[in-house]
Amino acid sequence: MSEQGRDAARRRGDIPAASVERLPLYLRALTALADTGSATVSSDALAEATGVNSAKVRKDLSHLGSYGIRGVGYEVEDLVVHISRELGLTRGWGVVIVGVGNLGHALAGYGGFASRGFRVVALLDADPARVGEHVGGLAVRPVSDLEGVVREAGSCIGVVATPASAAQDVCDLLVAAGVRSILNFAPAVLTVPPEVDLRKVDLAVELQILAFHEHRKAAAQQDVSA
Amino acid sequence: MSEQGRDAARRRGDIPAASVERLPLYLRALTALADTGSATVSSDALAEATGVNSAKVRKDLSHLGSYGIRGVGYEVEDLVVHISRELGLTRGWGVVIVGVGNLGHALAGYGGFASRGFRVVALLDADPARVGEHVGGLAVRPVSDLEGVVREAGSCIGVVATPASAAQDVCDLLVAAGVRSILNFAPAVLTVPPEVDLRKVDLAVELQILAFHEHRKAAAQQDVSA
DNA sequence: GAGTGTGAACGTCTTCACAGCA
DNA sequence: TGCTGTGAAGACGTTCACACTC
Repeated sequence: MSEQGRDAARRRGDIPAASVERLPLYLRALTALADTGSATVSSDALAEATGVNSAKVRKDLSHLGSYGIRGVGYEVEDLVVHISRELGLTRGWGVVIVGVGNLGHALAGYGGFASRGFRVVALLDADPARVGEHVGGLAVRPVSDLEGVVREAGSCIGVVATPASAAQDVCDLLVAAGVRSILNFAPAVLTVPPEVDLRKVDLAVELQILAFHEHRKAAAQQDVSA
Repeated sequence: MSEQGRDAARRRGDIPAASVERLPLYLRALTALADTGSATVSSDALAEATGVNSAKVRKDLSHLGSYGIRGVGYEVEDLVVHISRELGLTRGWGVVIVGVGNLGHALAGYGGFASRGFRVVALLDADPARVGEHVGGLAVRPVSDLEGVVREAGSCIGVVATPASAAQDVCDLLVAAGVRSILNFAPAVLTVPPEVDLRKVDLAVELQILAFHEHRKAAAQQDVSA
């Protein structure tokens, strides 16, 4: 396959979803390695650092192209560049957070965003009492500003941090304003048009999954002692 | 298979992990349905409410046993009971949060926990300046209290909401104190013994995955207009 | 007729194992 | 010799489609 051919294939969703979800992990491990001064890294070492099987690491990285050196490993700096480019992190992304309750506050102040090229461009809330409040250097604006904010910021990522009851409405507003990537923290199932990407983080669900496993461990122990 | 046989099989990790991860979703939809007074629900309706394919709903629920009625659907109350029991939610779970920064604050105040049988039993922080501070009705305690807290609370779930640099240490302390289920919010890869269940929620990773898709959508559009 | 429960087909992801290259 | 890149095999998850039951 030609260089251009591979490039084109790459841009067409050629990378399996499961791989894409691990790329940020590699990226974090690689930047940590770069900080310690390592010039190269083997798939085994990267596997160790990320908790991923080394064959998987190699297969994942091979989707970016053949950037490894047999007998040596991968050049750390190189890989950082390639993964960043693949993830679209060479440009900064604006993030719009709707809902400035406990969670919205925490997200607005979360250092992990800024450190990876994400910049919170606006905080919005439907509650007039909250509008005007300053959080992390930004004034809270009314949700009615949404369309303007998104137009100013260009394409950006929307974060829904409202109560479940307001989530779908807010989501619809985000979509109407032109946002095509949404991260939902509200414990609600949201519906979006097919061109919009939606991911969710559900804290209660995570705890319930852990509870299931804890529960089963307790049951298993009882079986043994019975 | 006998009734007892199926029961035993069920307790032995017979339920696929992918199914377990969806059970909390069904549970939430079902409690909402119960509130509206619906007595029964079909797999199609439940699929609609949760955004899951209906065949998947049926297969997931069939792992709990044969609780559906052909031609009718599932009894809502019944299903709530069966899923709750399967997830181990018939007892309350204690949650210990370590790290009372922005995120820890938000988690401590998160209503979604209490509403599903999870109770925050302690907030801990390594920073002496934070110890004693009151958050959501609980006083922040020093991490050295961890062992005592866990002993008092019985089996519980640990939440790591510290900076990445402290996460592994805190995780080790949790494990040493006897916690066998840990939810990690720190952007770090944690290592735990095999008997400990570890899940992670990584906000920056979620954004990066969205960025990838947004990036590809932008690229695709450019291809079309080119 | 309506809707569950489930074998079978299909697709995706993971893991193995090794050829091939530095 | 060491490590990547990758076919092939296997495990897992999803979807289809329909027999069976209420």
